[in-house]
Amino acid sequence: MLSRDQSVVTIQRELTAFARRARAAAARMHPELSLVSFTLLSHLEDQQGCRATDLAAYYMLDKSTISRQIAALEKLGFIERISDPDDHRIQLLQLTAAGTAKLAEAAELRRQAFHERLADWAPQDLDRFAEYLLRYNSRAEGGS
Amino acid sequence: MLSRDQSVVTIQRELTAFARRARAAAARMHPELSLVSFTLLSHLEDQQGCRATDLAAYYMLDKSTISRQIAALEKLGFIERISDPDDHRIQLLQLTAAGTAKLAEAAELRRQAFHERLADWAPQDLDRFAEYLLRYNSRAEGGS
DNA sequence: CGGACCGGTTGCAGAATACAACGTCACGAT
DNA sequence: ATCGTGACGTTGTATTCTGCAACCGGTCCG
Repeated sequence: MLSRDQSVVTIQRELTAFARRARAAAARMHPELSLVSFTLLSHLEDQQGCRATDLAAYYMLDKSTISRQIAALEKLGFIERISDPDDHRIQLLQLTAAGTAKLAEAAELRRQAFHERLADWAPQDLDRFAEYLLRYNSRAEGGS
Repeated sequence: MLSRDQSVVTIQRELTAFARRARAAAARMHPELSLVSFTLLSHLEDQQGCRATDLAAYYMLDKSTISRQIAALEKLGFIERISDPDDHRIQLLQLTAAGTAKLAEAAELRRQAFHERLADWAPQDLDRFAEYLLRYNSRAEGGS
């Protein structure tokens, strides 16, 4: 077994390596939906809609960046803004039917790619890997 | 236990979420060394020097992008180019002393951040998490 | 009412990136 | 030996992403 420090260094290195390639890999998989757009749409689907500020906080992006991404996705017809009647400052963002379809299409491509890469993993290992990632990311959400 | 498909979907989602945040997180941790620069320097350290083309292939970036990143890092004094006497087309890229120091500094910051996030993990879980990531990335290197 | 704050947009600048065209060099076929 | 092909790297150009700052409209509290 590796020492604790070796394990941490390895985790850091491998997560970083993955991050470095994710954008380009996503671009090749579905050229019409960047990694950012894809993750924003996914988040909207998971959350059943949310505010732009929530997206900015979750992905550590500036609100102006989110605003522009949102505008682009709206122009493409993938999302719609619903004004909150109680507070006119707030826009609830939601997927349109077209957005849901586009997301499903891209997600299916990604799902296939991931399945291929994980094809020879034992179910138990998959399960544990998923659990570790969840655990790691739940920690990361608040802080650095 | 989750189904195989659920596990894969979770792994995909969580890895992607991590990737989306990595750049901003790295920028906040060490503002003077972007995630790209950091990974390039790390690669040079691991490989004891390599060619620009190797970096481009490994990180799925265009050679022009690498060329500019390399130029910037050279200007900062972090790397040096050693012309191959046998083949004048080739430049072997290597870390300078300053580059090694800067990399160590940034790596230490990152190492601390990762240690904090992983502080309450059991050694066995850390070990397995590291192993899973290695296994996943070794698959990914060639393909998408 | 008035100031502080929140959610979002826009102007601006900088960085990263891809694609294409190019220069230089090496190597193999003729 | 020479010419074509391809490899390695650089540069020009355009696009996209991003952050910061300034701003607008709306809300809430004193």
